[in-house]
Amino acid sequence: MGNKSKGVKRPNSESLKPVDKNLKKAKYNNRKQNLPSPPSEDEPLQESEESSDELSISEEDDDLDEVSEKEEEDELDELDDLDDLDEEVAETEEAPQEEDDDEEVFVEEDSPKTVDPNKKSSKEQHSEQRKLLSDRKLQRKSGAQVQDIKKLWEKLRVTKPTPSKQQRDKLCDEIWDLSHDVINDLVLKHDASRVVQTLIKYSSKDRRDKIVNSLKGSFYQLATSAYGKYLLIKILHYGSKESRAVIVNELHGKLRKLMRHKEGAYVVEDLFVLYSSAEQKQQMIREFWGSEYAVFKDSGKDKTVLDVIHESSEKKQLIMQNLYGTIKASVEKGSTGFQILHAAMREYVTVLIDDIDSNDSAIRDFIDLLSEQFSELVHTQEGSEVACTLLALANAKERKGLVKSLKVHKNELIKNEYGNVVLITLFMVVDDTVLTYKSFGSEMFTPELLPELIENKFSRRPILYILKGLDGRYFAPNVKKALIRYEKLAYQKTSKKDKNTRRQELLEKSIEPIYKALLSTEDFESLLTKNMAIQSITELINTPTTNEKVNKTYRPQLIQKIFDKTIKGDVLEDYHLLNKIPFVSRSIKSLIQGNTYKFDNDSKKVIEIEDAELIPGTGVEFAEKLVDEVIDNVKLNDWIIGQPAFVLVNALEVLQLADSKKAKILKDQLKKQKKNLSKDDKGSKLLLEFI
DNA sequence: CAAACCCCGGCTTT
DNA sequence: AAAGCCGGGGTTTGTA
Repeated sequence: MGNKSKGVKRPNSESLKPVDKNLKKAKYNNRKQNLPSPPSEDEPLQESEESSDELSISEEDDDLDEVSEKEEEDELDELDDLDDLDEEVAETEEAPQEEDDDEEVFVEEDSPKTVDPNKKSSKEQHSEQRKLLSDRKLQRKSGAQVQDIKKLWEKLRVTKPTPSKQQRDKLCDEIWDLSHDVINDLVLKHDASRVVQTLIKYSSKDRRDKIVNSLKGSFYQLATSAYGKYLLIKILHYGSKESRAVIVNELHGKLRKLMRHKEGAYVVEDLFVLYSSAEQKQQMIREFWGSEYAVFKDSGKDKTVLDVIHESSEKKQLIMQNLYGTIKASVEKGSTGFQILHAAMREYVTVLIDDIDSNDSAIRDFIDLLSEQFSELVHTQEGSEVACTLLALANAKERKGLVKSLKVHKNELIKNEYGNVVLITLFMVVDDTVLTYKSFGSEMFTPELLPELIENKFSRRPILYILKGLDGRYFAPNVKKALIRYEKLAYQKTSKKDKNTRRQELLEKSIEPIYKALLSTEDFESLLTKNMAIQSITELINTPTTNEKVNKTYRPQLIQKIFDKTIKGDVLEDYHLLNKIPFVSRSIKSLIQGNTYKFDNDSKKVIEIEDAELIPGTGVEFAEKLVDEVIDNVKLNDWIIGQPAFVLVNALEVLQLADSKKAKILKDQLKKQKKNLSKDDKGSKLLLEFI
């Protein structure tokens, strides 16, 4: 749910990188300790699935405590120092809370041999340290309580046996008794903050609210704490609307600072992605415009960034500066994948393209800033818009850099709902089609990858664009509009080549590899059973080309393959594709019509298309071939009802329009079947009307 | 080209 | 907190 969507929504973002790392480690951990589920940075959210995550954390902590308290004080000592003394230090730690723990534990767990010698050789040292540590612990704020609370918590999170609900509640109550007065002293500590997390999870609304209340005033601190941020995220997750509002209000005005903060940025991103309405998102982004908007929530409400920058050039200056500042800082921190940042970037880009001439140097800077991490943008709606715009704005040299970045994750780029739009924009604006083809085409059009691409409604679009341009059947009006906007933008500065020339160049480079890939694909038949794929294939066939090999060899081969699978054979059998798969008949019809005929919806008749380029093997030629097959085998009787009947009608219409001799032959044959034509079947009825 | 269908986010209910 | 309902947008499918 929540956490899932989070994962999906920023699949490639930095935020996931630590998780991945974590998972790897956790896996290792699993093997050693039979943990049921790996911990991850997202853990606080995943806990909503009851046991599994809790298990893993618990066990880790058991280990940590066991190891550290009995044998290796210094590990914990170090950790505690970290979070107690200096947050700054903690910040610099790449690893989040869980990871820290893992790591420390692992070192010892993985190499038990090193433990013993160590211990012996420094026994005294250790006991001294132990004493020091426990003294220090007790001297800390609420030190004594912390120790007691932790003991209780140990019981609460044991997994074997899992505490019953009653036990859990009882323990929670006890912990609550001890902790409710000292919540503030707990939440920043790496272990104690987990106690509170657990408390949040298992407690009633009432108690949660109390926790939130006692934390009032420290949410910023919490968000910037390496350990506190997990608690905060958890409170957001389980908290009531009101407590969320409390948090949002408290963080309001500090978003810019938070975004520049290693830990804080995650909290803000979570807030933005998971817990904000569209309106709240607007408001959050407005904070990036500048202090005025950060202080006054409603300042600029209902205004777009363009409205505001048009008010005065000072405002424009300021807003551009502020947006850029935040974006730059975050990108340099490695948060390029954050969705909230993409939204901010989109605002910035909107300002940039408002006047591309006077913003030229800002545009150059911005492209330079994002060039290296460009592929981090393409997976979100907003990021994709930014990427497309920048591709359009970039000069030839810059585009080269962008292409290079995009190449790295090209599979994801093509398949992703938003990524494929970026790729199409690239196709549409980059003049250097050699570079484009080399970077993307050559790998897309392989027997391994192509089948997968054409059967997905998103990943087939770049291919369909090359074949057909921005055909309204494949590009929804808004997508199409956006793409045309990028194209226009590109022609304002950089792109020179004629649009059709560019696409034609790509087409001529691609078409032969596409055919080859399809013809040598392993399971061709299964492609014909997939709506998206068979449609793509018929589009391919109906695309004219000057490529002789395609015209003479490959296309006929492909048509024959389809013919064999969809027309030959006993059409009444279950396995026959024409019978089995509803949309196969449509594809056959589109081959019967080819490029030169189409079904006119007004007159409900097939009509001829003027000035259309005839595709060899389609149209009349295909219709005649079909008629031959059906008549030759005395199968006509099987073809006069259902889907096959519609196919026949279509063939008949085309043949008649073309004055083909076969039209009469087919008609005569059908007349002989007249008694079998039924008015109850729609296709059959049509045939009847025909003769 | 229109009807049917599906998916998603927001809202209400239990 | 989870499940279920509803409306809207967009996509798919069927058509004569």
